[in-house]
Amino acid sequence: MNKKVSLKDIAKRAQVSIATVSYVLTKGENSGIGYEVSEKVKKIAAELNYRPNQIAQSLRSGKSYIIGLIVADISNPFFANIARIIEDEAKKHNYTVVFGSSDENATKSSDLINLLVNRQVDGFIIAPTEGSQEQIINLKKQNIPFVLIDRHFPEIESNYVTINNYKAAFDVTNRLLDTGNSDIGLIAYSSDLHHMKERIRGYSEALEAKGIKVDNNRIKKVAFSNLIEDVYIKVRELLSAPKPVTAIFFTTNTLAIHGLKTIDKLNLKVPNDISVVVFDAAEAFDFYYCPITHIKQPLLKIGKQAIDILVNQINTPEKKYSKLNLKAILVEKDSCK
Amino acid sequence: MNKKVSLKDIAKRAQVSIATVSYVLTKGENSGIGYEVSEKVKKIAAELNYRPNQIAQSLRSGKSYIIGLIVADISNPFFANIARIIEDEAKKHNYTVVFGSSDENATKSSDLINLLVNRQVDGFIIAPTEGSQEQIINLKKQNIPFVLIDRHFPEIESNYVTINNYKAAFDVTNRLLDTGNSDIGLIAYSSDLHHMKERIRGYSEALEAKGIKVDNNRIKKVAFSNLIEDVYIKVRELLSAPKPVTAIFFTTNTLAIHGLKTIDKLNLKVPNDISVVVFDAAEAFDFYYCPITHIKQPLLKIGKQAIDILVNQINTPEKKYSKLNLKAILVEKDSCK
DNA sequence: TTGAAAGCGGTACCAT
DNA sequence: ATGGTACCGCTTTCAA
Repeated sequence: MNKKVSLKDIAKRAQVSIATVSYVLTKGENSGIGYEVSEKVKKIAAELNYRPNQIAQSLRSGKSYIIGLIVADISNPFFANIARIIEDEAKKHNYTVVFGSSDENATKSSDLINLLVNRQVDGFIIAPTEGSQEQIINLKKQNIPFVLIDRHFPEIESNYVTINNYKAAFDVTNRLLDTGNSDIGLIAYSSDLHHMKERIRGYSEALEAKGIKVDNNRIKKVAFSNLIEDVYIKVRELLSAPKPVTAIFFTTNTLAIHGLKTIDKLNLKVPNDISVVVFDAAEAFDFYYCPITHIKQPLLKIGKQAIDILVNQINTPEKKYSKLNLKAILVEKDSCK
Repeated sequence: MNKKVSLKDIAKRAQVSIATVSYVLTKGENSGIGYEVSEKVKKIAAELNYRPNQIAQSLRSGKSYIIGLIVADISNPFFANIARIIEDEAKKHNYTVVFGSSDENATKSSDLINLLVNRQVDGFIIAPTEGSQEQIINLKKQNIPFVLIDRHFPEIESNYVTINNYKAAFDVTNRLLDTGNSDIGLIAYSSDLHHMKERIRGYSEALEAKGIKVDNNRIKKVAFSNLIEDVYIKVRELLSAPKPVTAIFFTTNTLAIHGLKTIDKLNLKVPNDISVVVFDAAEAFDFYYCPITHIKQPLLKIGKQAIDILVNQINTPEKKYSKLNLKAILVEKDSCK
């Protein structure tokens, strides 16, 4: 078992002090160390395949150069894509990313945050779960920089990068209305998260703007914990009501995926039997027989901005919060009629 | 800016030594420290919201409890799913996962590995890229534990968890043969990676076993770097040859996704105009009008085993290598005729 | 130009 | 039962 080589090992071999080795290896040309010594040290370092121990550097500097990324589920394509973007952006700033999946569960989220705080991450990017307000407030109290993405808590001042959920939901609902649908159902998560409420509000106000009364029986909420079955039940309810809906707005891509499967199972055809719009894209939609009208989020921008804000905050902690509400775009396809 | 609280802070407040605080906080009941003092220390620690600095612990113990995960692309659902499983399994062993995407690029892979070695990760789980043999050998030289997944280098002794690519490819090709196809094209990556070669070998030997001569013009290889266009070109070539193929075997799900899009664009119908089989599943296939016969990998098992082997290796470095070749299963659907 | 030494936050051996 | 202290590997001040 060959132990890792440290500055001390190099110093011993080169017959110089540890400090000298450190200077040579970190300060490049203008280290103040003489040419001969420098060369010797460099040579030995290379021979020994020296690698600086970043744990020690971190302890010394108080900076870990690690960012904690907490999402609902890293295997969800939406978050996986964000993760990739964040990875790339973080790397540009010399940060490494550790990730954790909260499963939309506040306890798991709390455990993850604590774990990563102990690991001295320099900051967090978090898609916060319902009920995680305390955790977020605690981060603030501890002066640990963080940026919320995808969702945020309006009652808590913080950095965040989200999209204008209200507007996007309004627009996509309008699209259904414009194509002649006035009986529109909505499938949402049963969640108090602001972004979800905003999507519902967008839906509601779009209807009202056209003078249509919002029917709460048409706003269906499903539990994270029982997703597949719940979607199935709720979609059927919407379609078998005394006055069935002619269109459904799915407020996330995961909901849509299971919703579309339900629609298929019921032998209904989009858009002839039923119109459909979705918040978010999904690779799977590319293969659906009917191209799906949906809201497309600017993932790249979200990731870039989140990192930029975070790194900024890490470097200059006095700064005020950055609150970004990006525009999402409506991608019009063939699923509305 | 409130600094983080350390043992020293608690010691000062409690008027005891740092050592005492450490004992109380780490050794629980049988710390050897008296009840009164223990309680006082615990109380103050709680008040001050003390969090052990794991960087310091790591420096001291030489263990970071971090595992480096290197995949081709974390946003690829295959790897995102694996990542999630690895995250969960790692957590059971108290490990945190940092990840990096290599983009199938040996240089990036090397940079990532070096970065994470400097960060003192306790071990790696790697889906190695083409040309990364040197890096793997270096890890061995440095006695850094690692497990290869998805692919491995047969010429390098190491831990790995893969599936039996040859057998799976053989089986899935056989399925095409059994359903009456004898003119079968293959779309693969242009790569020397063993798993890809094994898939091609499975295809070839399945043909030969039925007395069909392998036509190298029907084995098409596409570049990672030019995926979409290349798939389009090669699929067209297969279909517009003097003797066109009646079936195509896509050796990964990403290839299949673009291949199916090409087939759609050419206005061909699966399976009537062309039969299709795929190595790996994809959520997108659920929405394809024709359910796709494919190879399903035991992702959960791969992730679990990879972590188990890795953690074992970390704890008992003398152990011999574990080489796992798991069984993949053939999921028969309707895309062959 | 070079080096001694303090210190980052813990842990654990050895005293007392 | 409690505490002094060395050490993990590195950086940086201060002195020589």
